[in-house]
Amino acid sequence: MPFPRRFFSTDPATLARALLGQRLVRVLDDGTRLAGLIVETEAYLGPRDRAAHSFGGRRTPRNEAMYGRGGTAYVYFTYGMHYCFNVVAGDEGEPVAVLIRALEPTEGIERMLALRSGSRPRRKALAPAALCRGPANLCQALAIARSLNGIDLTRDPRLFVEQGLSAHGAGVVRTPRIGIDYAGHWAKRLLRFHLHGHPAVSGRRSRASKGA
DNA sequence: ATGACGATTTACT
DNA sequence: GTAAATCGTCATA
Repeated sequence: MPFPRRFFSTDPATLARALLGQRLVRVLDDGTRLAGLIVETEAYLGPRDRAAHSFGGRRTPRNEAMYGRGGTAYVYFTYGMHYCFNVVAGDEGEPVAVLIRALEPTEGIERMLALRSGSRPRRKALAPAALCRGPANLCQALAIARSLNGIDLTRDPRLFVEQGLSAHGAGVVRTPRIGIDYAGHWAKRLLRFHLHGHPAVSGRRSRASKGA
């Protein structure tokens, strides 16, 4: 069962934390079901947040979905080649969202591999934990693209969030967000949430967190 | 019409 | 650590 509206209609930092451990499900046109547990998220706080696409109240065709109800999908294209997927938080008119940065793949791994390999031939085989590591990789593995921008995650059969593993609540840590160095002091806010030491979390592997 | 710029990823020195 | 890939979007003119 997809999570209902009230799950999403909260502030983005709370939602970012609540999404950890939950299951993101993608159903392809041919009925194939792909899914993974959310292990890394980032909150974007709206007009006051220098790193948010809605900073200063900016509202354009690209970021229009951010202004929708909580539970709306915000998918955008960036760097000329990548898609990123956000879950809109808050209420209608509040341009706040949570970027989904990484999943632990649980269903449809073979299909995800094919979707990831489609772009370029690879020298090394892709480990399952690497399939959905990073916001753009995740979108490629789940075939999330522009056609899903603006859909209602509480109703759409193609993409939704459902109950995952509550046991994953234990090792949650907060860090600064990634890739927003231009955002001044907002770059330092602890708005990135992830499961500590999880192999599917993006960023450089460190010797210390490798095994844990 | 034009130019600067990414909520990234990958490869290479 | 640094750089390239690659192009839609938006502010400016």
